[in-house]
Amino acid sequence: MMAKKHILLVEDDESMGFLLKDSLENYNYRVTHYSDGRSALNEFLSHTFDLCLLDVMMPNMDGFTLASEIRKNDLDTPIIFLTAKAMKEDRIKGLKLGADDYVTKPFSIEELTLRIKAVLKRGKVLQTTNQQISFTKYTLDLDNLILNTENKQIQLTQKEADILALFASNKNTLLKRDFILKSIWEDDSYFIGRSLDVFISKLRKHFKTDPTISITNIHGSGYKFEVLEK
Amino acid sequence: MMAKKHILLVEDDESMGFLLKDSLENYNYRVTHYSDGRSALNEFLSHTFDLCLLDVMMPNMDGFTLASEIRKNDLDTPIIFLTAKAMKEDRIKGLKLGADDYVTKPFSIEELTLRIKAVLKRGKVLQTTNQQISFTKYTLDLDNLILNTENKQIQLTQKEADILALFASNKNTLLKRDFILKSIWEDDSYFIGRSLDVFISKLRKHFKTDPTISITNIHGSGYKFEVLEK
DNA sequence: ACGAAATGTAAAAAATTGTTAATGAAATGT
DNA sequence: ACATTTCATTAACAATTTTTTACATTTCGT
Repeated sequence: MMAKKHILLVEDDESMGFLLKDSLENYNYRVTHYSDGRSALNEFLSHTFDLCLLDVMMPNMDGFTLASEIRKNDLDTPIIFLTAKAMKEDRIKGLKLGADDYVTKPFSIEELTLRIKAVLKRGKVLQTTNQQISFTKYTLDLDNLILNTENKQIQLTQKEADILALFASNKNTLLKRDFILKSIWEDDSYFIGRSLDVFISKLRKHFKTDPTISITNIHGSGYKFEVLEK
Repeated sequence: MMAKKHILLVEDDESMGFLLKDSLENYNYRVTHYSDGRSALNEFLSHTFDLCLLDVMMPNMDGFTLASEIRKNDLDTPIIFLTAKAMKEDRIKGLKLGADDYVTKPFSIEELTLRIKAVLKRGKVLQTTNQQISFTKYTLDLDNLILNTENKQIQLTQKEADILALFASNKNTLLKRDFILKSIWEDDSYFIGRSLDVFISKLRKHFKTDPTISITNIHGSGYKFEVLEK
């Protein structure tokens, strides 16, 4: 079962805050309630939340200020403002601060939970696996097809990344031609074999400035991805 | 038990105003009555109402002017106009200002309460979710399909907004073609794929003056929405 | 050292993508 | 109800990128 979504609720009115916390907990959210912006910000910085629910009108530190402080540290966590009226200017101010939604008082708990649900659902794409393979100073990001190294990043194509991944997880090992072809193309034929050679040539170009990485051919057998661990 | 619905009644004729207030209270509404637009507007701005009932013909500030002032601050609260005759032009003017209904004098209190009931019920339907997605200096308003930025706002179409929303919630991540097509069109075919390319081209135009935003293609894989956070 | 097989790589061919415009369907205005 | 506008889609063609082909070079058994 999935963990409850954790909501940071900041509402200065104690009874309203209590009511909201209670209602949201009935909807199976985990709610942490603060009645002033400063301590809420502290809490936010030291914990992880899935969503922030901020009252706009608060003494001391108002919701907008709090939101902008939050955004200085975190760009992703959705923020929903609770506001007394759908004032045009407030709306615009909120937008600029990166609000994800707006709920105008008075509102029903049903309405609020619907919006919370919508905002949470919109979240990031099921970031597949976030697969990364590292070797010496390089990291290959298999989701984004990027080869990261100290100073730069190189955008690879899907096939380049596939082949490099195969090599990187089999450093200093002879990989037979047939094995590579079947792994990457699931098929081996003369022409696809030639295609592999072209990719080898491309990969070599990417590493040509680095003497610690080389792809050597073992005539008649296959290739070896050689990494000089210093 | 639910709180009584609060109606702001603005009617310059004192006896008519009194009669209406009294009748509506008998129907279990809470009514605040003002006889001139200016003080009614003040009242509106400092309180929350569920509905406004505005006489069109009033000295000083007429109902239409009042309505447009109200709409500058509040986009949701329903407005019903009370008008002397079913004048077509009045009707059109009123509708453009965001009127929700019209009642033509003379009317029975039953007729009026029926319409109030209908409008209030209709208002319950939550057709706006106020959903916003922000990235750097931009905010995408998903209800109004407007891309807001510092100095200007750009009106998008539904599809443009859908695609941009997908990108914005997955910044700096390679989104595979298939994934985008299935997310937005729930179908992938050659022509729909081409349609996507056309939309990419349109989105790029919207950002062409901003060097911190770019949409890059990874040949044969998909697109990446690149945002340079400063 | 010679020739067949294997490999390296540039250039041609094919596929994908970028962009503008034409088309037609749906929404809106009158 | 009819005209107009809007907008997604399709079409057409240009530009770009990948894959295949072609040919040069190397390897290695003889």
